[in-house]
Amino acid sequence: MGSGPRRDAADVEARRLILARIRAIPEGFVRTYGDIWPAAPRLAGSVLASIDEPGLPWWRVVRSDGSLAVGERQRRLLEDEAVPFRPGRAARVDLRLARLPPELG
DNA sequence: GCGTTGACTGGAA
DNA sequence: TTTCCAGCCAACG
Repeated sequence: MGSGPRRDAADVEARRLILARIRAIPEGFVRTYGDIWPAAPRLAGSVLASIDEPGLPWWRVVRSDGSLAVGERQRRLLEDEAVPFRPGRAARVDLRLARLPPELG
């Protein structure tokens, strides 16, 4: 069969799966873009940047180092859920405590 | 079909 | 520790 990644319907499915994984993040926890879509973390970001879906916990998705892609607005939402942050100048989530374990993904 | 852009990542300096 | 650079995949014009 055709070698290489299958596209078309598969891409639509991938986008749907990305949204499903983000919705599955429980309150008080986070996941990284790489955890959600390892093959193309930027795709996860691209989806979030374009999709305007009520009830989608986009703020629970952070970078691999715990830093926030959106900024102040995102930090506020995470703190409201009691997500632990590491001390320091830059606002970074403490992934040791808040990162969702792989087996739950 | 090609080049640019992006809510990324990991390793090097 | 922070900053910088190259690699990476997909979307867009």
